[in-house]
Amino acid sequence: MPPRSRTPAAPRATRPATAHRRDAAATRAAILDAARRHFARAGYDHVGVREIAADAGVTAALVNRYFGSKEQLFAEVLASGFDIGPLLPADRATFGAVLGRFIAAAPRRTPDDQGPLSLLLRSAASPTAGKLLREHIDTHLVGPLAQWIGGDDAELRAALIVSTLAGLGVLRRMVKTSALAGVDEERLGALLGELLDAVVETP
Amino acid sequence: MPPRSRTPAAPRATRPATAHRRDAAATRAAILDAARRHFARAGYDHVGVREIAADAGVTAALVNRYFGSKEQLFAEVLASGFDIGPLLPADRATFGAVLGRFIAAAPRRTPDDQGPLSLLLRSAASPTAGKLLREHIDTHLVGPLAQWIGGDDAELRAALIVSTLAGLGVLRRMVKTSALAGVDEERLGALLGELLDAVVETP
DNA sequence: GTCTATAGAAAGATAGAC
DNA sequence: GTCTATCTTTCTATAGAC
Repeated sequence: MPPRSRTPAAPRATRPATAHRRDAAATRAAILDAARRHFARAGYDHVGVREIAADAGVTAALVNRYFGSKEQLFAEVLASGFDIGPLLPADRATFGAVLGRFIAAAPRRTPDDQGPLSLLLRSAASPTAGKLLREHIDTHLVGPLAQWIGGDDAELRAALIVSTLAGLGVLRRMVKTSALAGVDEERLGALLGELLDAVVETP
Repeated sequence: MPPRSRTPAAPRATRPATAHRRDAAATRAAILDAARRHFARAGYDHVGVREIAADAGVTAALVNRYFGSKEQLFAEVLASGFDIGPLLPADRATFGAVLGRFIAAAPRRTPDDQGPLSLLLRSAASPTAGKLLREHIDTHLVGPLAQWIGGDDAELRAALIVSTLAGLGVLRRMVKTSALAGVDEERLGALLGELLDAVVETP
């Protein structure tokens, strides 16, 4: 999921592009996109409505007019959200290898920490955002993963996997611990893959 | 580490216990203790100096007088901190089992989320606190663990273990994902143990 | 549809009285 | 050694002009 361009997707082009865009749908989309990037970068508490608005080329008043409040804006960002589905390989034997490589490479794909995991982690400490996060994680991450794993303890195993990825994200991207800073991507991916397989395959 | 009582430890008892305690050392300790509890409970950003002060029985002005700023107060809380040393078993074969059980039981030991891990996680998103956290994690968690593990990739493995524990904490105590809410402690400890051993023992 | 201006709340920090 | 009072900043949210 690369960051969408700030340019509106496909609005009716009935109006010339003046200083004011005056296209509700496009403006709304721009705000939502800016919000997603900023929330992922800094977390719910550390980004202001002004900042998001400025990035979307509007003022803070308009953000609240469209979304009601900062909290509702965050809720919509989540809803426009993220899903683990596409990451689940058809072949069970390659699970660890595929997911491990994918996660290990994440910082290279989205260097500015704009990924969904950053969004999750950076906002989890907030009482307001945390409430919204819980439901989304259960529905879109743990749930599908548990179903894919199947069998006994599927939910527990799924939660452990998600938590492993979350923890790695915390240390790597938030704390930026030195041991993970310049780590070899291949090596990390391999080790992580073994670990993930251990969770899925343990009797 | 149960929360110390608010009563001063062992000050010179030259002065009667009036409404004002007027014992600098005891007051300082009370503030530090209150700070530790509140930072662990809510994270650096979500607790105010006023709150900590009130809990310690003083006013916000005094907190700043003693510690200079909220940031310096947090730094002292970290310094009075936490260490993984005591958790490392002498016997390598029992590593996963011991640590797994210990972590699985953590919420029961400190139901109010006052443990060091909570402190870490709830403050990791803060730019101010995060800076201080990094050094401490490297020095007091990853470092000792890497030394204990030894061999190739010791630092990477140690970081993976810490991240696993951190991730579990995120999902269990912050997000409170439903799959981990009422989980059987034994089962979680066992599964976690296998996972931890996998990180240490993988070739 | 978008902006300016501002209300209202909360937080960190400081000055100075006692 | 501790408190009261206040300054300053920052943020969300809203009212109303254009």
